[in-house]
Amino acid sequence: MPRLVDHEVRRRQITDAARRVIVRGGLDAATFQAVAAEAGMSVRLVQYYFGTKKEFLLGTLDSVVHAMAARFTVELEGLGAEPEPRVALRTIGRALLPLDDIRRDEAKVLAAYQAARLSGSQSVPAETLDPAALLVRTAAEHIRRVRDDGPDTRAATELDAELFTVLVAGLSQSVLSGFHSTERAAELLDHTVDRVLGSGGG
Amino acid sequence: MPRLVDHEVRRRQITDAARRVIVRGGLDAATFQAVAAEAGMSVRLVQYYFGTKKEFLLGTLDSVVHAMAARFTVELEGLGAEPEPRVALRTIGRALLPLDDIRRDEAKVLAAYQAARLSGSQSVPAETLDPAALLVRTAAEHIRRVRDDGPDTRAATELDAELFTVLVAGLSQSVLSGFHSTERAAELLDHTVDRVLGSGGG
DNA sequence: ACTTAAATGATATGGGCGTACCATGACGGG
DNA sequence: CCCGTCATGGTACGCCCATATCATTTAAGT
Repeated sequence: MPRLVDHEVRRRQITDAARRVIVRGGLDAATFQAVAAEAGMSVRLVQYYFGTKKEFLLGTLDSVVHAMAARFTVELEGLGAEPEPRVALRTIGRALLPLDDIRRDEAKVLAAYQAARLSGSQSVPAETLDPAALLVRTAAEHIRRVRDDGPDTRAATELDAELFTVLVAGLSQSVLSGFHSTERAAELLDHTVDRVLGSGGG
Repeated sequence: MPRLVDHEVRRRQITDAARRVIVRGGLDAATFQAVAAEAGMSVRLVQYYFGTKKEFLLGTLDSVVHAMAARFTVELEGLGAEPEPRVALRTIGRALLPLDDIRRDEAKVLAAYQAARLSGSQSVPAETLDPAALLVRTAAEHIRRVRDDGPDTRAATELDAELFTVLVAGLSQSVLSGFHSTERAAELLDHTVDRVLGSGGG
């Protein structure tokens, strides 16, 4: 057998380069040539490891989604078994907001794919929405712990969890677009958490 | 002078076609050829009326922004001089949410441009954010009318106005992406209005 | 050391794009 | 009536892209 290379490592090198290219110039800029140049390899190699362009874009999307999911999970487990709901909601909100360069870049890439998905291109799967659904479930779980768990409040809890999720997503977009600063976004997140859980207990 | 044509009419025909194309296939699909075919004219004509591609895309963006601003203004003036704040917030929120096909298409086009703006393309101006800023001011104005107008509540009012705006924008994205139905979005909007103004008075 | 398949490079091909250029039809003013 | 100019069509050029094909290097197993 000839020179053996860890395919996962190569693929990672390529998707990392692709993410940088997408952050700089959007999905359109993510051409084979640009990514190959960014990764310091030949165009042929990118094709060799990903085949068609669609699979390549899918692989890059996967790398971002998994990175965000991993951070989300880490933050969540760092909270321990029975975290204060107020702290929990703030923490998981902040985990998904683009408050530093790393998260900002990931959010940018994700936004690029979501925009592509809006525009009819079936090549981007609905997988992009999974983080949102997970966020709704997690938020609902923590909100529930601070309320009467009666059956009539269940609808209200679900509604608040969805509102929380929509707001986090909206804040993310707002920060990315430059409408809100990261500091202001954090303030708004905290305020929302207080609103949802009630300013007093929690 | 030869056959005279109303340039505004022609430009409108073209931007309308462009909007349809963008709704179907995103900004990338808005090529001269595709738009010309959609409008039933030759490629040359599109260039003739818009010159370069950048100006053409800018013109199409303008048409959408103006349409949304016009609807927003109409709804706002339809409320009369001193509308109930609760009604006012719901109305202006609904005016901007993609609750029917027309608003959905406009929101889709706007989202496409916002995504392009995120991706470094300087050709798309920050003008896209103007509706958000206007929404913040208008929302703050109505929220203020329902609260003590003391100087210490001003910061809270501004904060709630921004939250309201972020939520409307987030809901718009959520509906476009298929995460929320239009009905659910309307529910969430109403719930948010109640939250901001207090469920009781207003 | 020789084989063999994996890993990489170089280059060709066909298509779509924006843009520039040339040609021509239409029509109102002289 | 006819001329100059607006309006429009057709087309060619150059670029970049995704993809395919051919060629070459590399090193593990025998």
